[in-house]
Amino acid sequence: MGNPLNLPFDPIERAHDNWAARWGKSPAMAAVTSIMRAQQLLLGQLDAVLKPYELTFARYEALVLLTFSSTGALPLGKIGERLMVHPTSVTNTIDRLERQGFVRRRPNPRDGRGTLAEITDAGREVVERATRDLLDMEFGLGCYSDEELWEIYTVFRKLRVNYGDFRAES
Amino acid sequence: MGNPLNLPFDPIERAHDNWAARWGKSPAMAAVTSIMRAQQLLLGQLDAVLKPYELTFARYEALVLLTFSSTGALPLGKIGERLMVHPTSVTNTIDRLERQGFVRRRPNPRDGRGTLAEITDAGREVVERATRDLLDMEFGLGCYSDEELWEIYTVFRKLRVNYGDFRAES
DNA sequence: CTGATATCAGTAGGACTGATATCA
DNA sequence: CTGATATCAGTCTTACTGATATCA
Repeated sequence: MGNPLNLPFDPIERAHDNWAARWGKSPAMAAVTSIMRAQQLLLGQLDAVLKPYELTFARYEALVLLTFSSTGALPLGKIGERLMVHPTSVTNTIDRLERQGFVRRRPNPRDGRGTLAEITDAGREVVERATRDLLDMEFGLGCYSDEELWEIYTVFRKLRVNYGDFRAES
Repeated sequence: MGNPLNLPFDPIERAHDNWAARWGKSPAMAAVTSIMRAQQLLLGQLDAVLKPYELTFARYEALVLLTFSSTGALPLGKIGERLMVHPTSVTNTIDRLERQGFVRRRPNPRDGRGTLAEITDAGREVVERATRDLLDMEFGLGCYSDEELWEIYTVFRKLRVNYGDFRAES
């Protein structure tokens, strides 16, 4: 459902009105539904922009992460940790990127059990082009000011701490 | 990845620092990544709570919508519109709910082409129980005040208007 | 031995495309 | 005829469980 619905009313507001009549007001219900829908809209938009490069947002994120490494290579486990994805999903993502020629696997010289994913020149090139496109469309968030965007980040930082993603000290 | 990562740093903040050094600051990048992660955490939590009832959040939403109808029945098309999901996904969702005995299909008396999904007594019962559980865990958003929750709703309402979900007049 | 690393097989859910029968 | 309603077949992506080979 990436296409505009163009309803004459806000479906989430309507749902919450019905909800309130039955179980009482629940800002949490309204908020969680909004978050789900926002994510769906954004992911659809991002994937559409990345489609010409045969990338999904998940695969794009993995490539970007590799460009951040000084050697252009990282152990798969570290990739999963940083991107917060399941180990088997990392294997899957890297499989796909490798078939596309954007990444290649190397044994980890510092750990016989491990595997490194190393970005290729083709991978670096596609990241640069895709990134320009994403910046051009402001990651689908063009309707917000910088202040609003930082607010969104800050609000969800709290949630992520609460769910144990990381230990907040700073 | 529903398990706590417990990293000693915020992976999204770290990603943005690296990003900034390369392409410049991008609050949009930080915000969009946060939204994706928040959605993932929340959906994981909601689905976990609903699992004992053999419901997913998507199926739960469909059931709730049906309870809002005075007759307990709605055309599949209308369900898709209200829940903002693709027609084939509605068919799939209702298939599943029907197999579980929470819904039954009836021909639409007012439109020979159409089908109504009607909630059963078992469906109404499971909604009541699941809803109590969801309210108990505040939809996974217990770390926020009511004011913060309305803010989240309001912020994303703007996005949804921008993406054409509905026409904002009020 | 244990614990960590990565892979593999298989399952499940959801989003989508394209085609089709039915009927307004 | 056209346009809408729902279904069906099939693809794609991701998330996950459980098992396994390898090695620190």
